[in-house]
Amino acid sequence: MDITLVQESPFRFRMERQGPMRVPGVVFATQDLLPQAAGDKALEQVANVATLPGIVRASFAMPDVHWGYGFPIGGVAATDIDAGGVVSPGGVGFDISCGVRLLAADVDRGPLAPRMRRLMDILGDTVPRGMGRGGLWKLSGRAQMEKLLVAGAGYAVEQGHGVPRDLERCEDRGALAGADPSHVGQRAVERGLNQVGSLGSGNHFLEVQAVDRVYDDAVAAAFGLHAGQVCVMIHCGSRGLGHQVCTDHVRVMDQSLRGFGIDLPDRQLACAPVVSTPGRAYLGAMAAAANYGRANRQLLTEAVRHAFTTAAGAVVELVYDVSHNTAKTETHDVDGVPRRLCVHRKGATLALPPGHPDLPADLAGTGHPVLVPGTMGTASYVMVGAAGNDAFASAAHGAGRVWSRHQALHRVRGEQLRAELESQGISVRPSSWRGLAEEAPAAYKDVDEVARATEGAGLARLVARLVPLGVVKG
DNA sequence: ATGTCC
Repeated sequence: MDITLVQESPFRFRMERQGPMRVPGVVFATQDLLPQAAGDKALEQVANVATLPGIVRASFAMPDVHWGYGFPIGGVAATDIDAGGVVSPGGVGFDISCGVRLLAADVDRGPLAPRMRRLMDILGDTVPRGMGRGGLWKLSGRAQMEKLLVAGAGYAVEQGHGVPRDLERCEDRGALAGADPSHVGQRAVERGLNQVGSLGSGNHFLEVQAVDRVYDDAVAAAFGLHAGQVCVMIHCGSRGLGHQVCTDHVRVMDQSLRGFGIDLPDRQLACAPVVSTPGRAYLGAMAAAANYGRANRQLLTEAVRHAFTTAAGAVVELVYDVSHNTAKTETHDVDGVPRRLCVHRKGATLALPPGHPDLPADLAGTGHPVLVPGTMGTASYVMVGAAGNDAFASAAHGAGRVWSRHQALHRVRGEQLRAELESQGISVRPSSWRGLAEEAPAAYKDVDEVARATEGAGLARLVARLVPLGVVKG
C-alpha cells in the first residue's frame, strides 16, 4: 500500500481508506513526531490495523507511535463486538497491562536532598529488577495465583500489601473485570509465581521525580500534586506471565484464522471474533494477566513506602495507576449509536473526560489521570482526559522510540551515560550497562513535544511536568 | 516486552 498522510489540522493527519482498509487511519502528531526514518513500518501498521474485521471509526495512532508487533505501539483500534468485531493479542502487546503508577510523597525536593543518597541506596537494594531474579512476593501455587489473577491489586491489598485507599486510585479499582484464570496456562502461572513485585527490564523503571512545573493548579491539587513535590513513578508490566499468555493465545488464533475466514495483511495481526471460543479465551486470560500487572505495581509500591519511611520518614500516597496495554469492553457512540466495542490500546492510556461515570468519585469532575513517562534524562508528564477525544478516550503513553535498541547500543555506552546523568544530578542504579544504553534519552522522541501534541490534538490536557532525581532501572 | 530459542 502507498501510505500518504494528509494534514487535517495542526496535530492531526489522515490516511485515506484504500485497498483492504475498512476505515481510514488517523495519526495525532506534529510533522517532527511522525515516523520518518527510511523503512519505518509504523504507519504501514496503522493501515494494516484498519483492515481488521469489525473495526470502527478509524485506526488511530498517538503522538508517540512507533513500530511494534503487528499493531504499532501507540495504536488504538476499536471493533464492534456485536458485528463480528475481532480481538487481537497483537493489539494489546506481549506485555499485557504494562502501565504506570505515580506515587506522591509528603516531602519536597529541597528537604529530601540530604536523604536522597540513602533513599536511592535502599531502593537500589530492595527493588527487584532485570531478567529473572524473582520478586517481592512468592506465591504458594496455582490456587493462590488464581485469586490474584481475579482480584489484581485488590488481592495484594487484601493480603496486607497496601491500604484500601490505594484501590480508589487504580484504573478499574485495581482489577479488570472478566478475568478467567482457566485460560491462563500452567507454564504462564509457573513463570509468574515468583515475579510479583519486580520491575523486569527493557524500558521499565522506578524513578524518584520532582514536580517541575504545574500547568493546571486545580487538577494538580485534585491529584494531590504541587510544585517542588517529590514523586515516584513506576513503569512495569506482567513479566513472564503476561508474555506467556500472549504467546499461547497468538498460537491458537493463528491456527483458527482460516476457520473464521479472516484474511490479514500481516500474520502478526492474528485475531478472532470477540464472540468466539478463542476470542473469549484470550480476553479472559488477558484480563487475568492485566490483573497480575496491577498486583505487580501494588507490591512495588510497598518497597517504595518502606524506603521513604526508612530514609526520610516520609509518607507516600497513590496518585493513580494506569495500564497502557489492554483490550477493554467499552460502550461508545459510533455514528450517533451506542455500540459495545472491544477497544485495543497498545501503548495508549485511557483518558476519560470529566463527568464520565467510570471515574473515581473524587475525580468525577476532574477527568482521568494520564501518565506519560518520558526518559531518564528528560521529563515525564501528568495529563488529564479531555472532552471531545474521538480516539475512544485514549492518549499517549510515553515518549516513543526513534532509535532501535540495536542502534542505541551502537551509539551509546552505558557507563558514559550514567556518568552524564550523575553529573546532571540524576542518581542512576542500573541493572545492566547494556539495558541502560538501550534506554538512552537520545533513543526517544522529545517527550515535551509528545505532550504538547497530545494536548494540541485534544486527547488530554497538561497538568504537571516531572523531572527525574533518581532512576532505578530495570 | 520476554527464563532475548523448547
